[in-house]
Amino acid sequence: MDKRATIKDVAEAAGVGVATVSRVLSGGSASRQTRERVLAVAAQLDYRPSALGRNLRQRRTGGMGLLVPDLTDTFYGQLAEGVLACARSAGEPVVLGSTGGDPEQEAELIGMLLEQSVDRLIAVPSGDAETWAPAIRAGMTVVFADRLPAQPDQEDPAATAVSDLMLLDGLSAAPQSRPLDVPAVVADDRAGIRTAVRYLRGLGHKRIAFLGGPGQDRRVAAFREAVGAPVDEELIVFGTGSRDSAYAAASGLFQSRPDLSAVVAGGNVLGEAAVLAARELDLRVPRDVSLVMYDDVPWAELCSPPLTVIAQPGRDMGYRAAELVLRAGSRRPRVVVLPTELIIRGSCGPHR
Amino acid sequence: MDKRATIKDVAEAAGVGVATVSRVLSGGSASRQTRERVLAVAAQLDYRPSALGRNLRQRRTGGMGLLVPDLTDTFYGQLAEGVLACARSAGEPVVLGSTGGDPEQEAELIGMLLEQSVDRLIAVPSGDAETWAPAIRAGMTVVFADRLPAQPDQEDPAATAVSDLMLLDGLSAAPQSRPLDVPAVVADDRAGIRTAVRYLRGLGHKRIAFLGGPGQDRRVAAFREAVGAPVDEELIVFGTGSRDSAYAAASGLFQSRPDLSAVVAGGNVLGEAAVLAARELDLRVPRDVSLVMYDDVPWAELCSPPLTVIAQPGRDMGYRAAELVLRAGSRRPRVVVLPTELIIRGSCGPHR
DNA sequence: CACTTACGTGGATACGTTTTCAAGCATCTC
DNA sequence: GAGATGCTTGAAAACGTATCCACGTAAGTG
Repeated sequence: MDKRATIKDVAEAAGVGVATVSRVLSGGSASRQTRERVLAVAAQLDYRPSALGRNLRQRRTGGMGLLVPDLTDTFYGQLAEGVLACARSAGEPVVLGSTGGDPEQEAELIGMLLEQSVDRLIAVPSGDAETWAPAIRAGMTVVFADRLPAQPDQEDPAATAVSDLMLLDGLSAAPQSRPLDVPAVVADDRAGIRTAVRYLRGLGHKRIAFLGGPGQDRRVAAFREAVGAPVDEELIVFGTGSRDSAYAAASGLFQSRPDLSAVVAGGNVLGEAAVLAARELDLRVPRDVSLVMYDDVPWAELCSPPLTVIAQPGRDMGYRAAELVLRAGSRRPRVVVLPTELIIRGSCGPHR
Repeated sequence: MDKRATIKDVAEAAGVGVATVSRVLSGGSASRQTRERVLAVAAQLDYRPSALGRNLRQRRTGGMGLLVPDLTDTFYGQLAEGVLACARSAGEPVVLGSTGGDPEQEAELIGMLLEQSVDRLIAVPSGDAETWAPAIRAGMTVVFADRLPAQPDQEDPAATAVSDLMLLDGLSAAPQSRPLDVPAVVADDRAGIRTAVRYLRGLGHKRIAFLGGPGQDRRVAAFREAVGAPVDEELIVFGTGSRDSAYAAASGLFQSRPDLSAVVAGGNVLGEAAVLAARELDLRVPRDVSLVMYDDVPWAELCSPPLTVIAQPGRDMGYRAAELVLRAGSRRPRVVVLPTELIIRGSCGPHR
């Protein structure tokens, strides 16, 4: 039961000081002679620098945190895979948390990460700006993915435009109502939704419903914009995030408005709920109701008919977010928008 | 931009020594008077003990590692959620790795965890015993989930029985061919497969195929046992883990053996591949071919017909594994076996 | 040759915590 | 009242690393 070799062991065995060993291993300058010797000894002793010591010394943990609402949601699985891929290629660990879409749990997890001195975080936020202020005030480098924290009241487009210029710091006067200034990588929801709505319109659909989930403000807004002026508020319904609630919302929608002819689901669990509810109510897809779902997931093709979807690159999103959080120096890209693609399969038909 | 308060700050502000603060916060003994004062000061300074310092001191990282093959596989998403739920209730962080089913990446990730001094690991293993020997030799508490590492050649049931008595330590003579002695939590594959095969038999099916993936040795063995003596080896095919390879295997199976009337897929991505391949070849489910899939995933119900599945409790599996890895003291439960359940939906019909 | 410059090197320090140890003090026992 | 016993307390020593700094030595410059 031999303990792991420490830098001290290596130093002694190589006949040099610990500082030299540290330098060699960190890529600092050293003579070729000593470098080789140290490297040889280190390899022979199977020395691995302890992340603990290093982290304590530099007062920060390597790696990054990752907060998603639910790993059971295939899209977040894809996103996580992207993050992990980037982290692995950088040799950095990622500590994972699942918030369940609950701001309270999210805050708790942020606290845990703070305690761990994890200072880089990529998150699919569930809480609002107020939830996130402590994290960034604590000096965390955070990158949002998939969505942005809810802004308490954000109707004015000018405010959005100006937010790029505002930096939220601990000294700001009114920290709670200030929009956060945090890099993010999201899908082009607006284009995605618009394309879908136009496509449905092109098929003759007039009454198009939107089935949304938590944190989909941007998609809802895009939907409102796409359908145009007189929006039928009854056709916009929300689930709370759980599968049950999504099903209830979908079922309620179908029952209260039998006149709708198409629905766009704001995410894959919403889409799932929609086809389940439709089947339960004996609505045929796409004969009775057309369906387009946000997120392209492997099983979308398994449905019959296969689901027409707005694909967003979940894996890329995660990868890019991880890149962003790692190269936090370059302050250039505030928010990167990834393209969406309407993939037409079989769940949409002409308005009967 | 104030730094985080340290234990020293609290000690000074409370007029006590750092040792006292540490004791109070760790639940040690202290007079009621000082305890209250320390607690008050700590709260006021918003002091959170740094995990870095503590970890370095105790030479171990809190929390646990989690290694899964692929988070895009819904089952592993469920498993991960279970682990996270348990970890959260224990207030411990979990660092995640995705191996892609590749033993090499797995070994690399194990190395990374070792470097982080993560000494508790729950894993869905992809490598064999040799891959895992270093980890447990390094003193890691590991718990396997969903499956066990491949044993190079393990035909003799007596060897399995004796493995409970054998402890693999660094001093063992022939470490590489020794079975690992590691707690695990797995599903009752044997019962699950047997039930499925009997069910299909009861429907009149004679030629039942098995579509397997990597690490499904136990399921394959169970299948062989369930179908009985003369096993048609051509009816047992494997994918390598990727969706493409699974599809290729399924497609190849259907084409080379048009006489088969039922297939059991060893996992949800295999099942997905099977329905895709069947559709491509114009095989109707269940008219032309019956299908039962391992794993109950939300989208199984979305297929049409809805998929008959062997459900295994992925979330529970993760939760139990996390519990096991946290209470590593009690050496009682070597391997816990969770029940499976055959959920009959619509993808199996009588042999035509 | 004297002086600067550059570089390789190792000792010492600090990071924030837990834990050991001995000391201080009050209470109890004979 | 003297000694023993118990409890609370703080100083100090780790844990393994990165980095500052000072000390050489060798090379370059006048």
